Amino acid sequence: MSNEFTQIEGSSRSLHLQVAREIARGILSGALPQGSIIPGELDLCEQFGVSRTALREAIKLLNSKGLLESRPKIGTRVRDREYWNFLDSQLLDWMMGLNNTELAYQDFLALRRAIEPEAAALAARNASAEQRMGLSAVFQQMADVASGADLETSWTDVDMEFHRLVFLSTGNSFYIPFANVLRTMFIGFIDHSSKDGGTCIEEHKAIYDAIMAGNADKARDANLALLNNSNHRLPSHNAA
Amino acid sequence: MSNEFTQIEGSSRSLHLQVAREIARGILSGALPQGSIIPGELDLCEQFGVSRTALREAIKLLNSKGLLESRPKIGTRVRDREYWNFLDSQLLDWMMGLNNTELAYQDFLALRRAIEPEAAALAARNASAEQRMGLSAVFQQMADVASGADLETSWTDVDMEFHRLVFLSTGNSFYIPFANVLRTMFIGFIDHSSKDGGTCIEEHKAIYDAIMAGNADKARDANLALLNNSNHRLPSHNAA
DNA sequence: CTGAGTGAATTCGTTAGACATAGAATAACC
DNA sequence: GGTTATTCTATGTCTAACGAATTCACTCAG
Repeated sequence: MSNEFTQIEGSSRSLHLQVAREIARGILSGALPQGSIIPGELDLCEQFGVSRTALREAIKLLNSKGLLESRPKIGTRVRDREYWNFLDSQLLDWMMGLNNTELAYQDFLALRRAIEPEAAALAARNASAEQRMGLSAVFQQMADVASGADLETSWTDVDMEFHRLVFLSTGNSFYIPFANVLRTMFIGFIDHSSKDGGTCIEEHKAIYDAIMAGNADKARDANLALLNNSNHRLPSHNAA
Repeated sequence: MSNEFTQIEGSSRSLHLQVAREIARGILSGALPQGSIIPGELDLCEQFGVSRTALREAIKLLNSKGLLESRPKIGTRVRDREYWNFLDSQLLDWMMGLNNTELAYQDFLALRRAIEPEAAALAARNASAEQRMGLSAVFQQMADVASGADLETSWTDVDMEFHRLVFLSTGNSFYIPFANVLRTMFIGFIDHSSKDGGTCIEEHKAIYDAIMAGNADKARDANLALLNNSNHRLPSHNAA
């Protein structure tokens, strides 16, 4: 634990966020092992070249994600992985680009298979009039993008927005965070999501129609069909 | 927005956590409307009787949960509900005891119906030998509690631990946070979970056997059956 | 009168240093 | 040798000041 960290440079945003990101990636990558004690605040201040306040804010942030745990006299310990909140979009953002990227995408797809079909079913039942209007508008845009009528918008953006609206239309608070998680994952795995030009417009139409018709079972099946579509299977671009 | 907050007293824990909890409950209850600007840091310091450091740490914490957003010159704004991270156990803890308790339990059950069956299926496939041993030990304890052989342990505790191990045994990082969410919800809704003495030991045995046998489909069905069991339907103790 | 540009005021962001507190390791004591 | 007291260390909290960023208002040109 000598010189794990690099000096912060004027990259972007607030200071404590840069420090937090740096430490977080150290933890998520395994460079800082679970259960280990990271250097004291004063040491870290020197390593990062920031004030104690900024460093403490960074540590507090990682604390709130379940990555760290501080106690007087003991120091700050890296918590066990089972406490890390992988359903926090900021944490997911920090994970991007680490070694386990391909594996994380697989796991993410497995989560979508569990969540999205039920979300679509709930949306079919509970979406408000306003939310249905929003879904309608986004689907129209999806169709335009797919048909080539809209060349300025990327498929990933509308795809993301569509599923985001589905999550928000469930009427269930616990589905809300998935909207943000999905956004972060789409942005992070942007090369996976719709390469090869596959836009899955038919599959999305099936989901859309079922939700609009209030047919929960059909919406669930259609969303599951989408996720089992070949476009979402791993492109195995490692072999390239 | 005159005197929304009460003075902090020597209740417990660190200072900024007490302040954070107070503000969070103001937001979650709707007393602080979405999009509204909360008083400036100095005002809040005076209201809570804490230093700016402690107050800022509280605000940073709420920021990390998606509840607040601070910008220079503007102030600190309550973010829209769609950004609140309802899958954070600390946030769930803050929600406990607010008006919407009964509704939240319903939503939570709906989430479990989507997640747990898939988690059980994944656990059946991926649980490590060590994890299977842990599951075995916990299930034995469940049986003891159900049969009356173990009178010291509460059913809620072993029930919680069982499902926690299932989540951790999926081999999928994204299922990990549900273990902590489940714990918080179980503790918060402790009166709901297993009142009436219903211990669901048979249903859990079916899940356990299926996971141990590596039968994913059976595990999924068994977990779904558990959640549809009458013991988990709302006891409607409002009428009492 | 309209518009852009400039300046000032306000609020959060950051720093510095000091003291308080809690917990563990050690030392003293019985 | 076991128990208690002390000390030491790292986080927790407070105060005070300066810096930075952005909105708002004001000025000035067109």
